[in-house]
Amino acid sequence: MKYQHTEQFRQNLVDWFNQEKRDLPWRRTSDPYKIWVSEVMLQQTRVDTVIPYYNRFLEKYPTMQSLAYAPQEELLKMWEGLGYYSRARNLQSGVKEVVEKYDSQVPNNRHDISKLKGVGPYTAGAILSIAYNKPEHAVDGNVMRVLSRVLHIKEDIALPKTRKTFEEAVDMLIHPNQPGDFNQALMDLGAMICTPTSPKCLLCPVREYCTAFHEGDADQLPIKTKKTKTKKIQFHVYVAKDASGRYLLERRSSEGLLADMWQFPMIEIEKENTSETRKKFQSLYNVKIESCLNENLLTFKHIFSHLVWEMDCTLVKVEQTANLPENTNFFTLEQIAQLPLPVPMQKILKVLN
DNA sequence: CAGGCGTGGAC
DNA sequence: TGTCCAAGCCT
Repeated sequence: MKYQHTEQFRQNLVDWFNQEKRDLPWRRTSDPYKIWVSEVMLQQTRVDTVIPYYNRFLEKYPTMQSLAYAPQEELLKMWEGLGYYSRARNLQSGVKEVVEKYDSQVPNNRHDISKLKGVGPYTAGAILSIAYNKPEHAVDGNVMRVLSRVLHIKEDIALPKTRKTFEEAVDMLIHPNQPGDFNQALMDLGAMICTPTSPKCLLCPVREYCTAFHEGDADQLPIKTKKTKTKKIQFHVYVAKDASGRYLLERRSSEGLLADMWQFPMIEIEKENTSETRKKFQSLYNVKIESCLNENLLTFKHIFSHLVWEMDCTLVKVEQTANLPENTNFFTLEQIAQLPLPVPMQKILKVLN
């Protein structure tokens, strides 16, 4: 691949970045650990959402040592509401490995850093270029959008193999002396100017070198196929209160959706009627429903990226009839506030307060 | 490779 | 209201 304007392109881009870059918390440090934390939080997550989480997280875990051995429930609580919770555990696992195997020094080469849990091709390149000033590509959605327009690349960015094309493009274009600024400039340009819809080409510092600008088809790129198939699941949720006013919660499985987060007992509704789900609830959790305090406490939909939960919540008074199942317990409202709860459970909790 | 994995915002 | 996300990674 040839690109006649490489020098001008990279210089204009970096100059623009140094003028217009956003003042973000993780741009006020060169600590590889802190940059690592920011990059993991930013995966598929907006800057405005991340900022408060980033600040709280590093106040709680200012060093890799402090994070490496933190209790998992506390860690999940710090991540509560941010989503993609496996990121938190992978980050802790990776940090622990750095503490124990690399004497608390984040590896400064792609080979070693890529072995860390949760560090993929993008995050590896981001840490290496930003924290260590290494000329490594960091290709994310922004970079693919910007470069698909500049270089008129019409490969489908939804296909994993396409990333290689863009990595090679960055290898060609990257500013050899300011690789971190260059990578961040591509991302800031994608976020502020070269946006998915309505790109602000007239404000773009590199429009002169952009094929899509000259062709007038920037809004047609990148090419991205998509298949959004969301499954719908209906649940009956039992908000079960015992005689002393405590509520029944269970911890979810350690794998899969919302792993290790806490929830009110939920019974999937298939063909059962109310009476059958009630029996199922009582026998699964070894409780007896003494009375129904509110048949229709709350009804709502919670939309995940790949599925929808339709929640029908009932407030009942229960009495324990035998030992509770594993990972299940009664908690006061005060105790519940200390547990890591996914957003749908926070919606229910809010009604109880 | 395809699909699983959260959430809140923009249009 | 529905659609598509936003600085991806894991299996």
